[in-house]
Amino acid sequence: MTSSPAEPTGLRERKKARTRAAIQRHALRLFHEQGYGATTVDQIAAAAEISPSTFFRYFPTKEATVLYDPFDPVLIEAALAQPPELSPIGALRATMDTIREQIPADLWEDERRRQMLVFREPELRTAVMDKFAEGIDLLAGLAARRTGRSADDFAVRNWAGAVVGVVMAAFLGAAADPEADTLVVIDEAVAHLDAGLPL
Amino acid sequence: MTSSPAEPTGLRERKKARTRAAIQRHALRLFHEQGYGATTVDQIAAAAEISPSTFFRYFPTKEATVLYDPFDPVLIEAALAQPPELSPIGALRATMDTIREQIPADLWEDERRRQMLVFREPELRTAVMDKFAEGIDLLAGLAARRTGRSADDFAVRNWAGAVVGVVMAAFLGAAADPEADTLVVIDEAVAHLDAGLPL
DNA sequence: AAAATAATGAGAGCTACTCTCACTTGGTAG
DNA sequence: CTACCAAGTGAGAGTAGCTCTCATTATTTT
Repeated sequence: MTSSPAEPTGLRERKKARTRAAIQRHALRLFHEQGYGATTVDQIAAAAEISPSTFFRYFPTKEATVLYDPFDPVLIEAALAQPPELSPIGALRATMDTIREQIPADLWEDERRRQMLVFREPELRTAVMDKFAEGIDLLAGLAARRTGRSADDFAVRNWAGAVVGVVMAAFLGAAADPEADTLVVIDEAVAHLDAGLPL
Repeated sequence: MTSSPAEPTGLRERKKARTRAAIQRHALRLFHEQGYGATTVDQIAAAAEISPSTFFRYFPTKEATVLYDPFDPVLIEAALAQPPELSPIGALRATMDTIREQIPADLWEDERRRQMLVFREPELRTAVMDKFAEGIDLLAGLAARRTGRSADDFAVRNWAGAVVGVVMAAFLGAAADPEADTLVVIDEAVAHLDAGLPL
């Protein structure tokens, strides 16, 4: 149960990690070059020098190569680590500050490109919307813990829905604008919600 | 350019409408009986007594048979018809009252069953989430018109995001609970949002 | 009744995805 | 170091959603 494996031990593990990364890298590259729909799994497999069958041993679907969010776990961990005296919104905004500090700029660049791809290609956007639904459960859980209420509580879930909603709007807006810094936009969105959504 | 065709004129049109309805009816029935994933397009086509090719002339995808929302246009029309002195939220709630009065109970029963199906089956839920994204644009447009602001305005879009978010949460909650009346739950959710989301 | 137009069915073809089976490669125990 | 075991791989067959083409049939128009 040691929770920091970090270093892949055997040769087998290292190879697997490398294959996995190669698939993802080539998939993303091809998606950018040719578009998502025009890229076949066979092409990705060929580029990564594996057989098509092996592709599906590493990823359950073609989508999955783009749909993993590498920062999700980091974000959850950071959220849980916020001091308990913060309000749910306060904790949320503090979490994003933490992220902004922790993630190096070049990684964030990749992430930004991935986001634009995912939100622009209709097939992928459909899939990513589902993650927002999961986000409601997640946020409701965090807020419940912080306020001592149940995660099924109507008010808590509704609050989580509103937060996810403004984040959704922010992402959709940011994906359309190449200049936008997603984290800043989200922070503004959450602040606006916290202020009672003045129109 | 007459914009009220309403009555299907020729025999051809009537037949098409009947075929379309038959496909949808059998599709929904089969989905309920066997599950969405276990039902093939060929089965639907056979039940509706058409060829598989014809199926795709009527619906672009298998999903589309369940994913149309028959009340969407009614809802938009009702929203546009609300008196201009109402606030955006006020107009929204008034719109839902209108709907509740206009739609007969048996139709609403069907709609309710459709909702449960769509929100339970993972493949369908993914697809329906995308409609929420469209909902943001739609609501932003309505709110913009009502407040004299641009539909691109950050505050307007953010407000629309929050509303869509709480509606999403309400739908997800209502889909899990067979007893829930979706319209009531949504109305409560919007009221809670309007009150500043007290936890 | 003939000509123009629209709907249909049959069928070929593509791609995502699943499953099975034989083969190879990396880890390990004697 | 060798012999064995387990894990990883590739080849290939099969299913289902979806697209496209083309000949046939049904409806409408003249």
